[in-house]
Amino acid sequence: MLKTLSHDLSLQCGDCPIRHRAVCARCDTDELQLLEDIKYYRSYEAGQTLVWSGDRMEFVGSVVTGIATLTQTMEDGRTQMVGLLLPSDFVGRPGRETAAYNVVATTDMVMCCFRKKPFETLMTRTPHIAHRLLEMTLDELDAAREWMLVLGRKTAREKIASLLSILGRRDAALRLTGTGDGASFELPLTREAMADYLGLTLETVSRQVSALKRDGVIVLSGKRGVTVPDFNRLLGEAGEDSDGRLA
Amino acid sequence: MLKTLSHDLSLQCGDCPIRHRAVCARCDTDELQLLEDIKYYRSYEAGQTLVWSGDRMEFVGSVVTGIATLTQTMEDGRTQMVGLLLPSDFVGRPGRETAAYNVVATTDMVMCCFRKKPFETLMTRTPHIAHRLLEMTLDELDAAREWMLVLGRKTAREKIASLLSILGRRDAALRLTGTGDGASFELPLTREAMADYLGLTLETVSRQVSALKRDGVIVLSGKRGVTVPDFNRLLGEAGEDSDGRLA
DNA sequence: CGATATGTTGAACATTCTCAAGGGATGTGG
DNA sequence: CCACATCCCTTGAGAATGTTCAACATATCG
Repeated sequence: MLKTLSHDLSLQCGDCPIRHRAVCARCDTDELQLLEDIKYYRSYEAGQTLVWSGDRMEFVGSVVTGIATLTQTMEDGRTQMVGLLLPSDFVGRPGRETAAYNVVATTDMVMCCFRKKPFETLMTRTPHIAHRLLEMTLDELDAAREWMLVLGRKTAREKIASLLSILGRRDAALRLTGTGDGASFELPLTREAMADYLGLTLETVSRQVSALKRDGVIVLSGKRGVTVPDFNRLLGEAGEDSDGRLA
Repeated sequence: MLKTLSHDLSLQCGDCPIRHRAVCARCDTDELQLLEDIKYYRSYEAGQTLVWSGDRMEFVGSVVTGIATLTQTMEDGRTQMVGLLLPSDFVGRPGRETAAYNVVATTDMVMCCFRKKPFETLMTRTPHIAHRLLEMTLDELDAAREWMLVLGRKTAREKIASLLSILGRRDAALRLTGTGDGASFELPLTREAMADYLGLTLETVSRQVSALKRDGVIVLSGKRGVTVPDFNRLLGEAGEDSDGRLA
């Protein structure tokens, strides 16, 4: 695995695909050099668990490529996804010893890692990093709270539509194609992962996806390909206003 | 209203009840003086809306006394509480113009406010404030994610028990009485507010509270007084381990 | 005292879950 | 190359949990 990524292992920060969005986004050249000195890349295969809840975390870092999930689990096996980690998202919490969630790779991944201690000391000296991390954390908090509305108050159909709009929007943002009208993307999640995200069973997810397809809100190509002919219609189904604000 | 609080209006930071927990917790004497210079107190009555979602926020600040809620609302009136603001909690987001949620006082409140601009510039110069704010935001993110598990995967009875344990624990922390075994506190929320927090209807909340009372998990004194004879039993009902960790 | 806000309880109903069966894909070993 | 296992997904039928609608209780406040 590591061998196939040797070109990534020598990646310069200046060429990094997440340079302008990750925790290093606001760093100037000097600061970037300090990070460059202590960073190292690490790769994971789809399905691999990066961190177990309760484990000691010896590093923090950014997702460079791939997708991971944050999940919480109850004794009897009920699990709830509490976050989706995409390229540029930050993993780990400075100032805390142990992980609070399971972190699992959904696809093959590459992470840009920093040992926790050096990163923490570096953070106290480079306010740009701390500032960017605060900004990112506030964004995550907003996302978590938006998701609380989905979990607490939306119907199964609205939940599915909400998830699809998020994935669609993110995909559009990533390829910088304005959501002209339609959208088309790959579902990076299994029905079970979707269910864990939405607080549903996988059967209900399957049924509601089928229903949205039957009603023409989405078109499926293969098992994972999703096309949204009319994005505003999807937003409507999600219980959101066409302009993307809460409905 | 303001008149009855005149003694608070001249409160010195050194004597502030939230001095060691709020955003100013890590400030030294000099830094505290800078905050002291730009702070002002403001009070609200129970039921009053501090901020409407979408409105311009001209200040940020800390809850000194009282309780407020953060809520999101959908077009058709469905609402979800996404946060409970207690003394020392921070309101507002530096670097953002408009509020993302409704903030409503549940009880009479006193806030320690800072106009946003001066606070933001002060923050760039005093890393202790930024650092503490990051820490608090990370804690809130953890709390939000813990709540996602409650909303997504717990039964109505477990939800009620979860809310009661949180309120009980917080009450214990506030009065520094270790949760020896039992606990007794006032419910600061109506049935409807509890329902909005838990993603339930108020009828279901009422029924499940009655059921917990019938089963001896809690004892009610009046409408709002709650006594928990065996806190571990309550945690069990919440689907959590006796030691407070996820079950 | 009536008006309003808050809380309780009941009965019918709806949505989602549970349990169960079966249908492609894909991959592996014979 | 085929048989078989595994993984993921779909669909159905019945059960369960929570909601809705409605009536009524209790408390506060003018």
